[in-house]
Amino acid sequence: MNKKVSGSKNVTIKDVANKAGVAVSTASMALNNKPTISSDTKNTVLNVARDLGYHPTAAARALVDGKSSNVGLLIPVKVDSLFFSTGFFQKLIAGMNRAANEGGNMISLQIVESREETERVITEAYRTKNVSGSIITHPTQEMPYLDVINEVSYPVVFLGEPPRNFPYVDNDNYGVTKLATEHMIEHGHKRIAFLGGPKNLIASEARERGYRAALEQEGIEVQRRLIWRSRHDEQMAYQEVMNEAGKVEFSAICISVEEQMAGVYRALRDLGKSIPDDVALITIGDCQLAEHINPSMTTLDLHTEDLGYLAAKKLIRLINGEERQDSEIVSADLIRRQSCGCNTINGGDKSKLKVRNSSV
Amino acid sequence: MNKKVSGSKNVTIKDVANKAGVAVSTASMALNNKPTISSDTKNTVLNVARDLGYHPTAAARALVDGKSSNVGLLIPVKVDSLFFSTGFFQKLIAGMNRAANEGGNMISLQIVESREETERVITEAYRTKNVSGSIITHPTQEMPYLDVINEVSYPVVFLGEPPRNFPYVDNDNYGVTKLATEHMIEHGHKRIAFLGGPKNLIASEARERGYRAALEQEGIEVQRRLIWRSRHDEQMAYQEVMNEAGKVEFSAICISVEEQMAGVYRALRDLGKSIPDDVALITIGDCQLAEHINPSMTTLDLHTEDLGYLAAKKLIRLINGEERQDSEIVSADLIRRQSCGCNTINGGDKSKLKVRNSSV
DNA sequence: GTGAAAGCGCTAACAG
DNA sequence: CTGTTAGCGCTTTCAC
Repeated sequence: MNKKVSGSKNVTIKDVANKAGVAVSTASMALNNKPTISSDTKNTVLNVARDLGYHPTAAARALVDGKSSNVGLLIPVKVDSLFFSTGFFQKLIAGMNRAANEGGNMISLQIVESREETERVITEAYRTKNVSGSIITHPTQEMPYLDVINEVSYPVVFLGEPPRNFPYVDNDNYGVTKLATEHMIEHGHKRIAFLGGPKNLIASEARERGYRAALEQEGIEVQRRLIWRSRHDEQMAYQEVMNEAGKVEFSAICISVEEQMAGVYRALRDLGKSIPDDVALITIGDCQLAEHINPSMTTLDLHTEDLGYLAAKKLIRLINGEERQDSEIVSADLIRRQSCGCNTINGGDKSKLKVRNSSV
Repeated sequence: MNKKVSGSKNVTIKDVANKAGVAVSTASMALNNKPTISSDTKNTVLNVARDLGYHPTAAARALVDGKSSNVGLLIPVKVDSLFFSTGFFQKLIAGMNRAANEGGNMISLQIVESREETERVITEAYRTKNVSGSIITHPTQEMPYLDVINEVSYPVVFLGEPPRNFPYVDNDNYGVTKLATEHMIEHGHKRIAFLGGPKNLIASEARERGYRAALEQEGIEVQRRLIWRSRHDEQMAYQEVMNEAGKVEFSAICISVEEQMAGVYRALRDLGKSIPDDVALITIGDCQLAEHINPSMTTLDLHTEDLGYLAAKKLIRLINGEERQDSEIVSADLIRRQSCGCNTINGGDKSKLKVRNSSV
């Protein structure tokens, strides 16, 4: 077979039909694997198509069935707290990309800086049909464009729980923090600090509730002084710990997001505290640094790649009308390393670490 | 059965033409600002379109003029050295997005994990015309798919200099390192270490040459022992410095990429060296951490957002046949902070020192 | 100047 | 089962 790529001329379905000696519609149906075509002709057509290097033109197909194969990833950059993430978006996109590939879709970036722009982008996506639906990150309490989405029934899947009844994919923010805090308690700690995120983030609030619940469940009093908050970055986490650590006694910290991890290490080092002997640590969210830092960090792996995968998968099904608008929670795994006191050797306990390829 | 949206039927150009009392072709020409239409009818049409919330369907337009409005960002994830970047992709995408918005384009993600996949993605982009061209990151020496690109004249712009004669946008890797090293020399340092990147990266090699050139220019002997190399991440940079620092004397380090910065700080701290008194530092590439870390880091701002902007702008012009295939170098600015010894107060001196002008 | 009509490549009716 | 045909929404000749 000659896999010669014919330089300039575009191979259309007509060419395939001609070469295969069938009608265009037959070719079309064969290529789309319709049951009404005999497997003989189906094979013939498929072979000819492969030989000719035929690929259906996206525009023509989109024009016919009224929707494109592009799915949007809508990111409000103003919510920069997560955008400086060590690997969140990489993993997320890796997962989305995998789902998109499976469905023959492609991810289009919809980066917006304001509510007006968000509304414009969604409206245009709906009108131009260049993007058939979107995964929207970082839902906040005020999202006036939700009305627009509803009005035109634009398919969306949120990453994180949105204020209204839209489909979303998320971790169990309450549950993961509860589990993390419980793990500290299992290690015998009573005075456990919680380093949370900004108050206006919905996930931050849920994670704090999980922390409280774990303490209350064990009859440990929740102390205001032990609840700290910082922006999701190294520097702010460092400052918060430096500010608060002197005001109260504690033997463990539950760190609410991985971006804060490095700052906590730096602060404890500057304060002359050793990990995990003086202060034990656990962090919500796993990353490369957690594995390589010394001592290695015990984390809850939130399976962010799965999050992206499921979100995209759900969106594509939604677009294809294959699914009703429900939501999904991604599980988390505890990865025991050194910072909590579980292991003394470096590298940690990989027993619960699922093998995951290509974390982008 | 698909559920039909009751109120918001799709607004087509026909609706606009009808409402405006003109023919479809007139409406089309008016909307596309053709000179053959009287400004009176042009205004009428434009107003009606706005009132109706008309947006041209992407697929129909793409079908007619044989290309879509999507531009690809092709990222080979196997080259993960830069993908763990603290902010490179964020800035890059921000710039690309700005350019795309200006041209009415949208960025599509083309994430590939192997050469075969790269070839497949490019071929499909060309065949399906869902993506009209691509910005390709991380060119390496072996890129067999370049043949495919050439064969079908698929428009591409590389980020970084590719092996063959393709258009690209890049920083002056040689120049920036030379400037950085010169700055250390100006501070009186003679024994300057260079922490480079993996040997197989084209940019790494150029940056090392810049370092050598600066030393040679001042008659300072280049010492093998002072040339270090590590992967572009915190951990590997840390280890490399820990391994090499004891074997040789040095009073300054020129750090080749921002991802290595935190590792160098950590290593120097563990080695009991103070910055900048024992060891002065300068880093190629600016980032948030450089500003916030203590002492703050003197850097060369590579204007990564401009890089993305120019790359996308160039690609779009290429797609539209408005530009020949030339390349472009983005200038860099020296940002003087504390780590080099320029400033004692925090915050740094923003006075800018250009390396090289971009030709745009 | 403006309006009718011919496709762009594909899918899905409807005949054969 | 297969072939013919009518559009999807838009741009762009061509006549008027």
